[in-house]
Amino acid sequence: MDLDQFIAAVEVARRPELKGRPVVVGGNGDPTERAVVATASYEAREFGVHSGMPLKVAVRKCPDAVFLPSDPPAYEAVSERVMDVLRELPAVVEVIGWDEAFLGVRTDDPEGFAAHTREVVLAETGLSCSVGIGDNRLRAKTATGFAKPAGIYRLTKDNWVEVMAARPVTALRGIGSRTGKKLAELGVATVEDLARADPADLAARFGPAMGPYYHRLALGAGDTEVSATPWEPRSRSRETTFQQDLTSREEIREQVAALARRVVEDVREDGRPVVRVVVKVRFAPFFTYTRGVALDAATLDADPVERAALAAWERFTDDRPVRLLGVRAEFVR
DNA sequence: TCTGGGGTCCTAGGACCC
DNA sequence: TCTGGGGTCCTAGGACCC
Repeated sequence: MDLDQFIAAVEVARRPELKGRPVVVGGNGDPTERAVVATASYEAREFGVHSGMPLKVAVRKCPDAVFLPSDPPAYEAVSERVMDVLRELPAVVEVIGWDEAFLGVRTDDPEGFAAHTREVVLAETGLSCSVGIGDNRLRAKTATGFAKPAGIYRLTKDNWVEVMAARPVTALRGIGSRTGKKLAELGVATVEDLARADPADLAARFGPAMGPYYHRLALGAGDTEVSATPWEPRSRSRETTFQQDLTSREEIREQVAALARRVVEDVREDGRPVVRVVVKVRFAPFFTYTRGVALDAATLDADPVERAALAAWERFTDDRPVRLLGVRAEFVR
């Protein structure tokens, strides 16, 4: 199950006068700022606006769009309601993100179950969703893309080749533009090309795990297990892109310390002790590096985490202007 | 054209040990 | 004076996803 234009839909639901208009959500809602599109409504997508696009570009493509600030707590709350509705269904529900969940179901009528799912989500939350049906997770996930918007699509071993063979490798979840380019250098452009490639050749180019994994993706193979067990986070992080690059070493230090304290607040809610702290720095114009420090002992205290973050920051000797700072706390494995 | 924030997992190289 | 082989752990970077 994948909610249609989720973030834009939440915003339109609480401001019905925006229905039918191009809506772009991202950053503080100010398209002159450094920020990107979180979600564009279908009306805005008509103008070529899409997720991840800088707001400055989006406003050029669609000057008449309504630009709204991102409001994560609101989306979190609506998402929780949707997931609660799904949990009422006779299915194992595995939440993947705000707007996505796997439903593990055994049924002779998957389309009927999918249609029922769409109806109850709409009735209980007012939100439209799409449902992909598959005989494994990869195929179900891929199918949601063909189901959108507001539809249902079935993708199994019976039609995988017919539907996917001629598509570019980047149609596979897990193969992005970088890997797509590298595969193209090997003469592999389509899903069919990848399915015919030698896994050993792929392993030589992409490593012992990723190479064979890409080959299995092309075959449509994948896990079938769906688990309702809550996810155990491996890390918690906070990061900030500054509207103006920071140049004062003292100011940067203060910001690193502040981020570290925010991370500790989050971590204390989880109750998972921290064993390592990583500082991320993006220097102007756009070079990103990380430095990490292992803690002597696992802790939930703010002081050692802050000290570790500052120690990690001190290992950067570069004095280029800083565009972004981030602090990540890692938990026991 | 200008590139957010919050995550996960894999890879390669170096350190270290036997 | 010229330095093997195998294994594990740690770190930083890369790629990807929502």
